Amino acid sequence: MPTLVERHVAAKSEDLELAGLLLSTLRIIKMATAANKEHSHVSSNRAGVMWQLRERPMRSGDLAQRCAMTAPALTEHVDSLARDGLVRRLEDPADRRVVLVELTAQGRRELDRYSEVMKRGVASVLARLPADKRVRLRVALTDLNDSIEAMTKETANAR
Amino acid sequence: MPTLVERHVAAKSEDLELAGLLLSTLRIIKMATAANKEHSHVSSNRAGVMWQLRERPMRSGDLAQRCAMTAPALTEHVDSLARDGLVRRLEDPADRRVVLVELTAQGRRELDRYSEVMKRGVASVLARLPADKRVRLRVALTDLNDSIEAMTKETANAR
DNA sequence: CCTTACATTTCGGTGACCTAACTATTTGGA
DNA sequence: TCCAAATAGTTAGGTCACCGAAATGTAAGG
Repeated sequence: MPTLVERHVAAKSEDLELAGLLLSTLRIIKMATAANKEHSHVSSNRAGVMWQLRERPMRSGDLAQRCAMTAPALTEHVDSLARDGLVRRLEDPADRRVVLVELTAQGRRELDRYSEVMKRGVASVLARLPADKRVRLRVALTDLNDSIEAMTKETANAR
Repeated sequence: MPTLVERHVAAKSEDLELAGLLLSTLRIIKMATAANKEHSHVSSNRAGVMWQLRERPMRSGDLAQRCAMTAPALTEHVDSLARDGLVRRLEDPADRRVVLVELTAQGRRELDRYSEVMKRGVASVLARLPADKRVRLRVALTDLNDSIEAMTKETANAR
């Protein structure tokens, strides 16, 4: 299970050990999505697309952007979701080039199920930690998050 | 960029906020590997395989296990690495069923380059944290790691 | 010896992407 | 007004990283 960076880091400097630990948290995600696989036939990527539609229909292009994928990749996801009746394409009367994508009732049910399972998966790992450690973890991750955030902004400005 | 689980988590309970934080640490990994892409043509998966071989040659089966993939997947990686001269297959004189995989000199050079770039990528984010917070982060992640470890073992035993 | 167990590879998928080229609209001038 | 450029989406063709099942070759124990 250790990924490259994990192993790699174990052998090197002090800071790198930290990086390795960080990497290994990936497993929690893998576990949660694996758990999900058994209960729902919606893959995490497809669920990600559906999730964007939970509030309202959306243009195919916007959807692609929100899901951080190219338009063709999104088209594929929508095709497959539509085949399964989870999503539906609509015309936009205002501009006939655009395609709106909408969650169906069945899609909404499926999305709810997915959410439930995913929530349980993550929680089951976190539940093992005593409350004080859980608090410490939250604080530490918040720090980390802030510094990633700061960095992201900086490099964005640099461009 | 937020993944399904991130968004999803943002909307729910206390524990789930923690899960969301956890998920967002994924970004640091994406950033590091993206940085790497520009400087080295070895993908992170292939580098992961090479990393396992840094100390000594290894059986193909062990290698697959360590890399958390099935034997066929590993075979493919080895094929491709061997095509590029980064890795070499050896016979095991003791048991002719097994195939040992060994890093070539060129493979070692490539791995070192990869390590350098990756190290810089991760360090640049971690460097933003003051030392005390970095320590706290390490401790917290160690806890988390242990609990993932424990859980993994349990579910393995259950089977 | 011969059957069973084991290590690896081959084969035939799938999912999740990508770029480039194509089709159908819209729109902004000349 | 009409047409060229821009825009929205899809199709086509490719890659990478996987997976399970079946095939191949080797080892070991009765």
